[in-house]
Amino acid sequence: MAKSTNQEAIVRLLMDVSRNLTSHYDAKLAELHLTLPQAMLLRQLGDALPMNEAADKLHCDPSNVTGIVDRLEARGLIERQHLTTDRRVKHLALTPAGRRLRSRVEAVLSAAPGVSDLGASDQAALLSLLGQIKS
Amino acid sequence: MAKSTNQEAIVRLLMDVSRNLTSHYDAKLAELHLTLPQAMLLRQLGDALPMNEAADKLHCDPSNVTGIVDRLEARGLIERQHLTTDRRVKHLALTPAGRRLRSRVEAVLSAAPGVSDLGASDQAALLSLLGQIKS
DNA sequence: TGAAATTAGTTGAAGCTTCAATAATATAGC
DNA sequence: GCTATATTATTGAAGCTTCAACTAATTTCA
Repeated sequence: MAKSTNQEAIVRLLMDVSRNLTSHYDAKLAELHLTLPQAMLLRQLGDALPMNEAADKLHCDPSNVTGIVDRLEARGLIERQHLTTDRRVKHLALTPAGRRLRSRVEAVLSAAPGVSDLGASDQAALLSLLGQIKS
Repeated sequence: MAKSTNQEAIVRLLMDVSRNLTSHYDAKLAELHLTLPQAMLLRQLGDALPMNEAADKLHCDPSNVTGIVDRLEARGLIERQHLTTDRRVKHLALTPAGRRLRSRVEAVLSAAPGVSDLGASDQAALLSLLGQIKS
């Protein structure tokens, strides 16, 4: 019975930690006038990407990407490129302004408050445990 | 340099695990025609609760609770109770149907797929590591 | 070649989320 | 008592999310 209680406590902590992380990112990204999904998309755009692949990387529905792209494009950070080889697909590419902003996004997203307080061996242990759960 | 990479991997895994958990709950709760936020609210209603306290427990804005409550109330699962002692506050209380559904919700939310595959000592280690991160 | 199935992106509906503004009520302090 | 401040819940705007339905374009294969 202690086992089930432990499991619920772990789930609660996982959600807590995840929520703390995203609210940290939200706050930092708000300074760049970006939402987390917008930042996640920018991060993926090292080079141009079809919209449906972007949806895969973002783990979301393709219809969702449409709106995020609309807003980033309206701000001149990315652009839809129409392909001649397949007129259904549109590639997403950074504009110069988008490229500049992306490097600041990477700096924000590479921080890991909380996690960084753990020692190296604790981090390795956590990495292993989470890896087991995911698989 | 391996350290920073490790941290990013941990963050990615934390998000992955958290996303897997919520999508598991989403699927199970869909069978009860409930969303996760609705289920989380029902779970809190062991006994009646002011709406603003419900918002605290759900870690969300009070204005958010209004909509969730509207939908649960429309389905006859909970009701708003108007207090005479303070006419600003409304208590949320389960109806009989809500009470019946809540017990099924608890069964769903007490499961922890992935986490339950870990051995007892691994679970204890994970609990401790996550606890350190959160604090 | 041409009809059927598949794929890419979009739109609309419903719900969640936050923030800012508001109405109604309650409390504090003068 | 009365005014200024707090608090409770709600509304509206903007954005994210999913699903279902749709259009346009491509691929399959008979």
